[in-house]
Amino acid sequence: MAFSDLSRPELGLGPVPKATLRAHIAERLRAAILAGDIAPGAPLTETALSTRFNVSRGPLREAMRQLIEEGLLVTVPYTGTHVAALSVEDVREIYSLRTALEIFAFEQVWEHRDDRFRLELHRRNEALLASIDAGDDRTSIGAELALHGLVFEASGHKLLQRAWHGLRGRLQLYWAAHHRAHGMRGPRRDSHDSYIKAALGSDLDALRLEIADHMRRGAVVTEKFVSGESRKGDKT
Amino acid sequence: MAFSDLSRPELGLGPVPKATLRAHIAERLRAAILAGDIAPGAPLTETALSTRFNVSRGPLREAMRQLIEEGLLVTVPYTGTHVAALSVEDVREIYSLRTALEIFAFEQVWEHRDDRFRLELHRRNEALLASIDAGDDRTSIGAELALHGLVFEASGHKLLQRAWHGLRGRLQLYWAAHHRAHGMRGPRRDSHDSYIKAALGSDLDALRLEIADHMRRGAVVTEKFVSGESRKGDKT
DNA sequence: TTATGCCAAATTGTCAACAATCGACGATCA
DNA sequence: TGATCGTCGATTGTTGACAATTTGGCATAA
Repeated sequence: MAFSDLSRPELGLGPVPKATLRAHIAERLRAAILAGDIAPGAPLTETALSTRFNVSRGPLREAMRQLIEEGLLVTVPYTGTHVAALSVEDVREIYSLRTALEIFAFEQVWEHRDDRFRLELHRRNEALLASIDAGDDRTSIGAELALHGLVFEASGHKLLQRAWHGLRGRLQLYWAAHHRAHGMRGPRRDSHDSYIKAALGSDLDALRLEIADHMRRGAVVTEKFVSGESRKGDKT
Repeated sequence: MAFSDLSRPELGLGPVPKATLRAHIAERLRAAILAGDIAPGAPLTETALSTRFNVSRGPLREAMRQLIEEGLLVTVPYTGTHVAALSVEDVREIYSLRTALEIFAFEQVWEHRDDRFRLELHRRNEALLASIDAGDDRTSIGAELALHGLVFEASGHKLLQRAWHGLRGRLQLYWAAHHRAHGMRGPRRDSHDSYIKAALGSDLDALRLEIADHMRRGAVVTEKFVSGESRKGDKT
């Protein structure tokens, strides 16, 4: 009958995500932080936020826990919570680990790169170029993350995707702070040409070098300024 | 005066860890799961646990969230929570990502391997050998994790350590389940000889191969049995 | 017999009040 | 004047009660 293949994944008929309050709160709070509506270092009190969102402190706390886990917030027991401020060293770590993970992701995908993968890579690059041309920095940050995220999605490696998500939030936090402090990040239009070429090529070692180089170029701004010095002794 | 050097780190006079209830609960619950006192797939109800630990559901929930984050628990809203059951694919992912991370860790440490590092590596291997001779599987699991954990600690790379912790919990869960199902894991006494030799050698490429091989040997048991098939559609 | 609708028990989600802790300010005393 | 100690306001930690949701079984009707 017509429903014999209801389980086809491409129809998007998987489980509907349950919407709990904490999920919504986490989403909005994350967006607010990454948009820079709340500056790094700014204190976030549970009571203030709970009234602002018009929810009780319970779900709010759980949402904050999640953002803490993602590296966006820092809390010290009985004292307070504030938006994470990345140190220069933190940014270095983000980029170095990111290099390792992205190379690993390509190793996983390498033999399985099909037309769909190639097409999607080009598509996301087009989207990035369009957002750059439009001068919309916020969108172009998302577009660049989407571009680099493709290989992680394509890997089908759930743990790897998880690690990437953990990194992505921190990266976004850094880019957002950097953008606020220096205006346009100003990625050149051709910044990903060699990356894509290597990603679709046949020389895995060349891609390894290209990724390492790509990250190095991205991380140099590190030295100029980051969102602030991280405080010492912060811990969950 | 006598207290002039109170800040000497070797005295262990650093900040006392704040003890919040959720931290204690998380610790004990984690221990109970990894010890196998609660079998994979077994349901964990908040009310039951809260009475068992004699705390309210608030801190208990937060502790459970943390274990969910660590991959030890799985929950579906409004329905229930159970101990995670790893699939064969999950175990494969754990080992493959672990390989990549451990190699990356060694790359970070490589130029900074000093006598202290070498000594500690030998010390932890001795501890592993002792626990194997003693036939104490539980201790030897901890000893093996400690041995492999050294390079992550030595790297000084906080994000990397974080990723390792995320992996370690899942690995421990797998080992514990495997041990319960098959008795002794039975690592041979010499299982880490070549690993340590390569780790202290001068050929980084050789170490890369050795780690990949070491993980392959560790992951073969995967095919025989894991703690159970994971359910589909589980998500936080 | 099969499908449908409904009910009830169990479980998690949410809330508002209370307790514990921290950091800073100011009083107190040498 | 300087340091020390107590106090106070603010913030997070914890609790117990209540609400929302899900699941499975059962009655019912086609």
